[in-house]
Amino acid sequence: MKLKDLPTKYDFNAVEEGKYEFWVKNGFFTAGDLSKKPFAIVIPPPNITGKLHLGHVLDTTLQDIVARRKRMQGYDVLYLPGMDHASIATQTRVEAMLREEGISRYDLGREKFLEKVWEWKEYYSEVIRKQWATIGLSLDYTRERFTLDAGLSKAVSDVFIRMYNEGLIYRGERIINWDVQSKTALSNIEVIYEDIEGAFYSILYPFADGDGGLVVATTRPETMFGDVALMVHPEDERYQKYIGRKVYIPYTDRAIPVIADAYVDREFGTGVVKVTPAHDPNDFEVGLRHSLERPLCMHEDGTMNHLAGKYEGLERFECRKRLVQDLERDGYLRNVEKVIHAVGHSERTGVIVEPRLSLQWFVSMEKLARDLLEMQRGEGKVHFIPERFEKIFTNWLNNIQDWCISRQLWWGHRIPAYYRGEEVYVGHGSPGPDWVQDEDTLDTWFSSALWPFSTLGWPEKTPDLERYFPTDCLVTGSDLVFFWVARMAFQSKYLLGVRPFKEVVIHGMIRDEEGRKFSKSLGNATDMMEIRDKYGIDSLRYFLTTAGAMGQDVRFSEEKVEAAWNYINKLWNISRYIGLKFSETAYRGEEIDVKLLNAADKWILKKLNETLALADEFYDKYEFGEAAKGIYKFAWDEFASWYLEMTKVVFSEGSAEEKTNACAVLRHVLVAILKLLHPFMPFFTEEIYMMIAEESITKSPWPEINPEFDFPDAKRIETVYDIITAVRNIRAEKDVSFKKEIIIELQIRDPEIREFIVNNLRFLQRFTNYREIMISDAEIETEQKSVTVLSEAVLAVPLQELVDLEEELAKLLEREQKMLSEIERCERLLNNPGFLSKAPAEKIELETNKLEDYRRQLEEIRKLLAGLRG
RNA sequence: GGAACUAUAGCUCAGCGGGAGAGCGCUUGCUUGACGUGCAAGAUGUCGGGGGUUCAAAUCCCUCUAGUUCCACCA
Repeated sequence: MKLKDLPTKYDFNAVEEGKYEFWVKNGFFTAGDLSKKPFAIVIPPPNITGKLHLGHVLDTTLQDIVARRKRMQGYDVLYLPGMDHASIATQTRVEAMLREEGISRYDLGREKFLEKVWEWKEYYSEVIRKQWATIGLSLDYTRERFTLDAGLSKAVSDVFIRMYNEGLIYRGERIINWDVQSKTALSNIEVIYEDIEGAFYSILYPFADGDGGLVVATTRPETMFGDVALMVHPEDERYQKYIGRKVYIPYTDRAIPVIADAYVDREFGTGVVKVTPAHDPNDFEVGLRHSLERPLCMHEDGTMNHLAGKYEGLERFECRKRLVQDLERDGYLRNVEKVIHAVGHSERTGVIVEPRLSLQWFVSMEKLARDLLEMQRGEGKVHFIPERFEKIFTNWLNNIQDWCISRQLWWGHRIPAYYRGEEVYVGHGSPGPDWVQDEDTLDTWFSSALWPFSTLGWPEKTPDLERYFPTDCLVTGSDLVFFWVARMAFQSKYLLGVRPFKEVVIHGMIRDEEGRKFSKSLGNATDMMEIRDKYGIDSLRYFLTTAGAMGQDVRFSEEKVEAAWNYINKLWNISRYIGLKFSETAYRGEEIDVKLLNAADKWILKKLNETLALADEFYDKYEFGEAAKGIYKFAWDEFASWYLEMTKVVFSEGSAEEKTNACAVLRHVLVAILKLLHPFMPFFTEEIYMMIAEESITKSPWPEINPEFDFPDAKRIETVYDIITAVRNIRAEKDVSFKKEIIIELQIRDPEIREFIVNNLRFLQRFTNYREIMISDAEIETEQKSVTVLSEAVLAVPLQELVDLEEELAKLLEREQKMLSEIERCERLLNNPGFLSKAPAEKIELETNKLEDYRRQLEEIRKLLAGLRG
C-alpha cells in the first residue's frame, strides 16, 4: 500500500498482520553479526503453567524496548528467549488436570507422569510463543532454551556436584516448610504469610507424680503429640521448683520432663513453653541443646500418625478441633484467647504450611552471600535501577538463611546423589548397581539461578558465552529480587567470578483499575488478548511502559490504552497527510536543501534536534515515560499542530521547489518520529516506515542530532505563532467567526523582527484571515480596538461594533497587575545580595533578561492604558 | 519489631533545588480540504501537616499523620 492510500482510521489488525513472521523469517532478530558490538539481554523465562498476563506484557515489552533501540543503535543484540519448567507450579497444575480424570500421579508412576508433563509443556510453550509473537518481542529463536534442556540440565548437575564437593551443599535434618498437599519441602521464600484468626489455647499438662500441673499456651494444640518436654526460664521464680519434674501429655501415657532454657520469654503467655522439636524450628534448636528426641506426630499428607493415639488418621485441623473439644470437656483447657497471627501458606498450593522435621538438601549461603556483597562494593557490581532496590537486595543477603533446594516432586532436575545404606555418592551417574538415586528433584530456582549463562552454553566455553556474557541488562519485577536476581548474582559470582548482568531494571506490579493486585480470588485479571483485540498491541505496549516511573506499580486503565490508540491514530493521520502531499507534488524522495528552508522548516528541524537529545537522555536512564512524553509533545503539539499547518501554506502557494523541500522536511521529521517510537510501537512504525523507505525499520539506524539544523534564528517563527494565538483568542472572546475577515495592526519595535514578520505574512494570513494588516513601530491607537501585548509585538484588532471599552480596560489592568507581580519577583531576586553572590551566573543573566522584557511589556501596557483612558 | 514506597488539578499519574505539568473527564466556542475528530479558551491546586538546610525547596534533611508493600516474627 502507498502512504497516500491509508484509510482515515488506524486499523491495527491490518497493521499487525504478518509483520512478526516477516521479521523472524528474515532473521532480523538473530544475533551474531561479529562486526558490531554485542549487547545481550535474556528474557525472564515464563513458567509453562499457562497463558501470559499483563505483567508479562509489561516485563517483556520493557526488554523489547531496550533490545530494539540497541539494535537500531548498531549493536549486535541478543534477546534470548526461553521458558522455565517451574517444577512445583507445573506439577501442581498437571496433577490437578489428572485429578479431574480421577487419577493421581502415583497411579501413573514417575515415567508415565513425566510424559504427561512433557505433553503439557509442548502445548503451553506453543501458547507462549504465540503470545510473544503477538506482543512483538524481538527474540532470537535460534537460541531459545528450556530449563530442562539437556545442556541446562548438565549445567545444573555440574553445579550441584561442584558445590557439594566444595562443601557448599549439604544434606541434613532440619525443620523445613512442608506443603502437605504437594508433599514437598518449600524454601523460605515460597511461603506467603497471611494474617488469619486463630487462638491461643491454654492447656493443662498434669504432673505425672502428683496433683496439679503446668498450663501451656499454644496456637497449634495438635502438635502436642510430638512434645518431648515443657520448658521454663531457669530464673523464673514461679516455675523453678518444677524443673526436673514430669508431666503427662494429655490423652497419652507419655510423661515428659520440665526443663529450663533461657530462650523462654517469661512475660509471654504463661511462661511455660511446650517443646516440639520435629514441628517447630525454635524447638528444634532447643532439642539440639538438650539432646531431646524428635518425634513426628503427622504423616507427610498432614494427617495424624500413631503418636496421636485415638486421633490417628485425622487431618491436622480436624484433629485440632476434636482435641480442643475433648480438652474442654475433660477440664484440660484452661483458656482460649482469639488472636490474629501470621500463618504461612504455600505459594503454589495455598495450603497452610506445616513446619516439619525432614531430611533435605541445603545450599550453605554464608560464603556465597559474603562474596556477592564483596563484589557489590567494587567496580564490577550489579547496578540497580532504580537504585533503591539495591538496599533491599543487600539487606536480604545480610540476613540470609540456608536455602532448602530439594523438592519431593517428580517434575524437575533429579538430584545427582546416590545412596547405598549410609553411604552417599554425588556425581554424574550411578557408581554401581546396588546404589539408589535420590528420588527428589531440585527447587526450580536452582536452575533459574544459572539462566544468564547456562543459556549461553556454560559450563562449555562456547563462543556465545564468550561474546554475550556478562549480559548487559536484565529487566524484571520487584517480586523477583530475592527469588531470582539475588540467586543469579551469587551463582554467577561463585561459578564465573563475575556479575551476570551489568544493570538490572526493576519494574513494579500491575494493579487493576481500583489499585488492587490482580488475583485469582478477586477474579479481576484482565486478559491481555482482550485488550489487544480492542486497541491493538502497540497501544497496550505504549500504555504499559509509559504509564509511570520505573519501579512504581502500574494501575491498569483501559482509558489510557484508548488514549494510546488515539495517539497512534494521530500519527497515522500525520502520515496520511504527508502521503497525500507526496503524491500531490510527485515527491521522489529528494533530500532536504538547507538553502531553501523557510522559517517554519528551520523551527521544526531545530525542535527535532532538541527532542532527539531529550529522548536519548531519558531512554538511556530507562525513564521511558519521560522519553515518550517528550516525543509526544514534539509529534503532536509541535509537528502536527503547528508545523503541518504551516506546510499547508507552502503547498497551496509555494513554488514547486519549495513544495519539494517541504516534502523532504516532512519525510525527515516523520521518519525520525517513527524511529523514536519504534521501540514502543513496533508494528505501527514498521507499517508506515515500510511505505516511506521500503525497508524494515527494525534494522534502520537510530536517528541522530544533525548540528546543521541548529539554526540560531529558529525561534523567530514563534512570534508568528504568538500572533496567531492572540488573534484566535480575540475571535473566541468576541465571538467572531474565522470566516469574517478582520483588520490587524501590529506594533513591533525591533526592526529585525518587523522585517521577519513582513517576510512571513503568508503564514499569518492563513491562520488569522485578515483583510488588511498594518505593521509599524508606531504606537497603536487603542480606542475601539482589542489589544494584546506579546513579548515581541503589540497586536490590535479593530472591531468597532463589538469592542467593549470597559472590558478592554479590565483586560489590560489585569495584564498590568500580572506584569507588576512578575517584575516584583525578578527584582526581589536581583536585589538579594545572597542571590547575586551565590546563584550561578546563568541564572542571574536569565532573570536580568526577563526583568528587562517584563519592563518593556509593562511600558507598552501602560501606554495603551493611558490611551484608553484619555 | 525492622525497612521501603506513596501522599501534586475532579480522576490516573509525571516532575524531585531556581517562575506548578500531562493524559483523561468536564464547560464553552470554532471546525479552515490528515485525524473515531482537531483547534482555541476555561483549574482561587495550602505540591499531606510541622520544623530545618539554602540566596532559592513541591523538589534535600528531620518529624508527625494517612495509605501500600516487603522482611522478620514468641511458643
